[in-house]
Amino acid sequence: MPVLRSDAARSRARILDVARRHDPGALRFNDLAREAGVGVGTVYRHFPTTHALVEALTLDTLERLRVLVRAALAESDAGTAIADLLRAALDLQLEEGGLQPVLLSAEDESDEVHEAKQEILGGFEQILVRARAAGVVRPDLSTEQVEHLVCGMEHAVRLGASSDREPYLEILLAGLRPV
Amino acid sequence: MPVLRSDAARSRARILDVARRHDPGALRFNDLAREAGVGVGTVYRHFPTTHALVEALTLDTLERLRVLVRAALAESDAGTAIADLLRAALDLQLEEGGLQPVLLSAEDESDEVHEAKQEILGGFEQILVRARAAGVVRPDLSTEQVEHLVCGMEHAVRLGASSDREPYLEILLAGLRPV
DNA sequence: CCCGAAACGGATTCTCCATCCGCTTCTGCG
DNA sequence: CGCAGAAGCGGATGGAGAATCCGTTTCGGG
Repeated sequence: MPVLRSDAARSRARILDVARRHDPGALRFNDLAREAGVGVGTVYRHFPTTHALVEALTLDTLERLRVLVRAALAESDAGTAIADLLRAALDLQLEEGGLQPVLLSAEDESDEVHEAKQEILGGFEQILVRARAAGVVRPDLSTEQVEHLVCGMEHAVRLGASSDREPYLEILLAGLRPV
Repeated sequence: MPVLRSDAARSRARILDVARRHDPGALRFNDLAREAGVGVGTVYRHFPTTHALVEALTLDTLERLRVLVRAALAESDAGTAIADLLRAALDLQLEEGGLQPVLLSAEDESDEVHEAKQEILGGFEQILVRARAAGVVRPDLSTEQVEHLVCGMEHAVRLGASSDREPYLEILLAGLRPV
């Protein structure tokens, strides 16, 4: 990443700025270009694919999640750690619609995103290991399955008019406990 | 519905037949037309919108679900009834990708679909009432919330490589139980 | 100030969606 | 049977959006 030329940095910032005001699931490069006052070519140069743009938009949120994972790792009670983390992950996904695709996608286009995801997923695995050991999460569930469950819960919350995630989170946590 | 002319019935059947071999989430009318050996106009005449086509494709599955709801209503144990029904609903959704959109959509384009949905949703509500009364489902959850949870579970199962829905179903049922 | 590299922009091409209307096929009736 | 007109057909067509390509402009180090 050889430092951006000043005009390039300006364009990039404008595009991201405009993109943030759009539904992350329906980004139209031509519209973004017009609204940002740049050519379409410029948008495509900065973000070769929609996914690259979504990653860039999501990076902040991803960093926030990374911090929350560190906090959870520092928490001594395994039950509290996992409950807090799942709540945070769900909230962030609800707040930033682009987060779920980024977390689920196997191919990361940006190194920063890749690195953040590595730490997040690794940390999550750790916390889950502790939670299993402490008997607050069923030992027969894989890390992936729990990740998928969080995504499923996001989906469920989004289907409702009110987006009160608390009942859904309770159900998830109760369901995860060993029988 | 004033009975179809013979050529119209043939076209309709061909289109549905071809559509069934496609991903319900990515139906391209031009492709269907070519593969079915009819003009695009014909496809649009029979199914003015993608949703209308999905409804038609889904009707069989919807009827199956209706039958399963009746069976659940006849079951005397409320816990068994709801567990069986949720399992069935999840399985049908996984099997027929178009089912979730049809169940969730508020506007039904076909009367048959509307009627089936009425019975299904009404019956489900009944079963849920009994389940709450029997103490197998938390009383603070609305019918809609439970519906959304099933959809969320479908989403979660689909994210995984293996589509073994059993663990997800167990988690859902455990989570639904009162604390 | 100059020059090569970097970035820009938008015309253009390609693909896919959806409509419209002249032509064909069906069917019921005389 | 054969005809009339209703019903259905089909694909050319116009429109919208995606993505590319290349001549022009801008930047910044020497």
